[in-house]
Amino acid sequence: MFRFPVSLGGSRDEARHDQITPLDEHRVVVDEVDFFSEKRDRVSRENINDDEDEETNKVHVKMENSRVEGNDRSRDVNIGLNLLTANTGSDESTVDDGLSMDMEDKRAKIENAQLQEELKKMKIENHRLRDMLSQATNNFNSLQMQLVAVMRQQEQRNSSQEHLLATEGKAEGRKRQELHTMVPRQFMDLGPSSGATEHEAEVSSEERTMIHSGSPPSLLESSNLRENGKRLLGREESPEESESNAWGNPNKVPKHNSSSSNNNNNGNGNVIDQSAAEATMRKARVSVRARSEAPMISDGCQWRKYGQKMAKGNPCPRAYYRCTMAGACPVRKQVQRCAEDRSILITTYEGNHNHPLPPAAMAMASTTTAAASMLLSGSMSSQDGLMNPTNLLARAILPCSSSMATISASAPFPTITLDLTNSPNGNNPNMTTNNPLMQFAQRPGFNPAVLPQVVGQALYYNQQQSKFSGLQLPAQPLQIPATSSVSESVSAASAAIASDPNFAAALAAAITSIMNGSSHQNNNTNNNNNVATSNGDNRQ
DNA sequence: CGCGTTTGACCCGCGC
DNA sequence: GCGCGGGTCAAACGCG
Repeated sequence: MFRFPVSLGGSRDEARHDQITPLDEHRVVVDEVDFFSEKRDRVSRENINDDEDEETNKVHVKMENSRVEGNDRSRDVNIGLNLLTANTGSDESTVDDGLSMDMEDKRAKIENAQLQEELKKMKIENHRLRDMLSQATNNFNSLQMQLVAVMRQQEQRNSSQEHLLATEGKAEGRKRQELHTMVPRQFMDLGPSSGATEHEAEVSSEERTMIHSGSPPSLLESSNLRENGKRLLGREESPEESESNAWGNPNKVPKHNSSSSNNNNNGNGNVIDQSAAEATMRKARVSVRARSEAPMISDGCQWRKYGQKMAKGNPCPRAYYRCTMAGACPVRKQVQRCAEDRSILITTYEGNHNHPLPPAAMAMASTTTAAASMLLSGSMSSQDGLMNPTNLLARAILPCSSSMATISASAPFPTITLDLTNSPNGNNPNMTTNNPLMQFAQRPGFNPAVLPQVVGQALYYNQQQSKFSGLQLPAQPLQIPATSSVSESVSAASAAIASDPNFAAALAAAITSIMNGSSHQNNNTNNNNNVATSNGDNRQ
């Protein structure tokens, strides 16, 4: 079962203890407040719709609440009796005192009927609220990404303005910036590139009603300079394509440390640092390890395979995919099975979408964007910070899940690896009990494709923490799951992070805040880590 | 016929 | 300079 190590469920458990008393007339109110609890929802669903899964139900009932067990008509009446009358004591009690069996049977049936009715109402309400939440979540994700991009732009505006004024190629930069402003982009494109260009930074906020994107002119320039060869000529040469090339040839970007320094060689170290940071941003990768027999995890996007290679040290080939939802979308991903355990699917994402995404794809988009932003924010001060485990993200994630989320220091690109492969029967019991993400990943209906949304939001929260680190925010992380408003959840999550450096707690809060939406998606997936292929984009 | 996959060739960066 | 490995291209091929 899914249970946060943090005391998120503490108050909830108490509330349930209140609820399990049949005479408690206020339990309905508590239930409504608790509708966003995944645990409750799951228990309710299972007891209503999945009676045949006795074994599972027993486990859930035992772990969650004995009250629900009494609701199951398929169960022995005595169980319900015990639950109704003795649930404040040991929840394992099955002893029948043998007194007034008929009376208690009737009482039990009445209680069952009442509870059943209650559950029906709750289910309807839950459905309604869930729809609302998913809608709000989508809106929230969009707005959140916009906000982060705008903040990033504002952050860099000052420094970029300063160094732009000192740059000889100032006029040229303005020219390019004007060019960029004339090419509106979807707000979805916020990635690292969004607003990360010093030239764009000069554009006033009034001019930028939308988030713009594009490779930094230095990148474009250097890229084009190097790309005078046949490769660039052989392909479409739209501005997006140039941008795409900058993305699509990440291996060329490192060179721009030198080439860009040629372009912007004004002796200003900031330029180089910033360019390096941008290059870093572009190369930032998010790697997801998940157990799946499917050839590819479904992330809501459409992919086209453009290559396959045998990687050294791995008998399984590595497949290269490119996003085909837009003509020049720079996002690419690699799919490869783990050499040690071929049931583990390693999916590595790179880049940011420059086109609108369906809600299902928002998850991965927010993850890659957030991860890239996180990596950049961690590397802005120093390159060492990026690779150093004391990096903010590393410090935040590693303590609670050293094997779940790691930042690769050896890879040529900064990579966040999310390891969702630890089985519930794994070697590290602490991992399964104390790690929110692992528990999330181990849920029976877990869909690996959903996790990025969780992590993405969590990363955003963490990122914003760094930006709001100076703010004094109220500390009430435990209230996050109970909030019915997504925005409140965001505020609470931000507050949680700001007040508590323990990222695990904040991550748990973030997970919980969107758990409802995630579970909603999970309802349509099978009960293992295999990914549903309803959108038919699982090709290969 | 169009679209996606396959696969060998090619390019590039990096280490020796 | 050379070889290796990762990444990409593009012609050939398959499928609906």
